[in-house]
Amino acid sequence: MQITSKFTAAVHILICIEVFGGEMRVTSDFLSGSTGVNAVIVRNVLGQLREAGIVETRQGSGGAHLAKPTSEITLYDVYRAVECTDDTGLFRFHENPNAKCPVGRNIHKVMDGRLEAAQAALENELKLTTLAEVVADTKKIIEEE
Amino acid sequence: MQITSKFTAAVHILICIEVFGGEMRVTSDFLSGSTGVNAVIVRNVLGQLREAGIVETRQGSGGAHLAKPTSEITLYDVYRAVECTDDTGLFRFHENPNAKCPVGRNIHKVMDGRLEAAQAALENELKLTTLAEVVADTKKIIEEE
DNA sequence: AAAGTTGAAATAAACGATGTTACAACTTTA
DNA sequence: TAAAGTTGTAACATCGTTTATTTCAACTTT
Repeated sequence: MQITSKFTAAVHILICIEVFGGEMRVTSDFLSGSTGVNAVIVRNVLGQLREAGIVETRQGSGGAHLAKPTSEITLYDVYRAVECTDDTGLFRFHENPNAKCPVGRNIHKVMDGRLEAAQAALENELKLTTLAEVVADTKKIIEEE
Repeated sequence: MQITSKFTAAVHILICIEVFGGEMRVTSDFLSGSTGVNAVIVRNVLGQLREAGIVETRQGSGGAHLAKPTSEITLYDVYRAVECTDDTGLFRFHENPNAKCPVGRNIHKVMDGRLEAAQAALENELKLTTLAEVVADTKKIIEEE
């Protein structure tokens, strides 16, 4: 799986929940309006964030809420929640290397570890930023507008 | 643009050129057989590697050669050569954030820098490995088989 | 001249991401 | 209790990207 726009949309959604959650009900329709992403997709993303323990939503009663403090949610948590990185990882491999060729049958042994290290470097960088920082930046920019 | 299998295929191709280049003509047909990737795609990849100054190929006379020592080619060079990371970067953004929403019109200001940092972390990790190391590992594994 | 190869364009096929429609289950409020 | 609004989910449609395929001119070597 590659990095999809669901990740940035999810961050956008979480910022909205924190910024607007105090004064109004943040519904999937509202979030669809702010992000420009289809409301059904928004609900899918919210569902993945809920499974990851990041937000709380309930059928019927509109409005999403954060399940924990913004300081305890990193960009990596969000990334992990919405991207299915479980199986194949960030890099895609050509699928049919020839086992009869000594290079072909060993390419994974040589490359897999290094690709995982590169992916880990990206993920570790995402762990450095919390939603609290992102929200703080957003509020600051809004105030200065 | 996302990370495609062209990257791992390109590394595979370069290893083959180095491992088999001494004893035979490494044609796009041969590389297609080893990688399992269509010969025309192989020629496309070779073309991108040539534009990046990594390999040398000539019309008519079959056989690709490295344009510089394996110790001077990093995985990042290969990545850069075959992935069109010029424009949008590794992360894809949802395309229509609402400019009428204070969050929507500032999401890029808040996120772009952090996403670029994450991408840079991945790319820096790829810079740490040279083709020389990858080839050495490959030859060692082949010998021990 | 013949055989084999590269470079490149045009098109097709396969896959994945996103959007859309539809509807059941649920909550809130009148 | 009924109405209105919302979530969760499935099924399908649409669009774009990736990879494969076909075709052929230009080139090199023998």
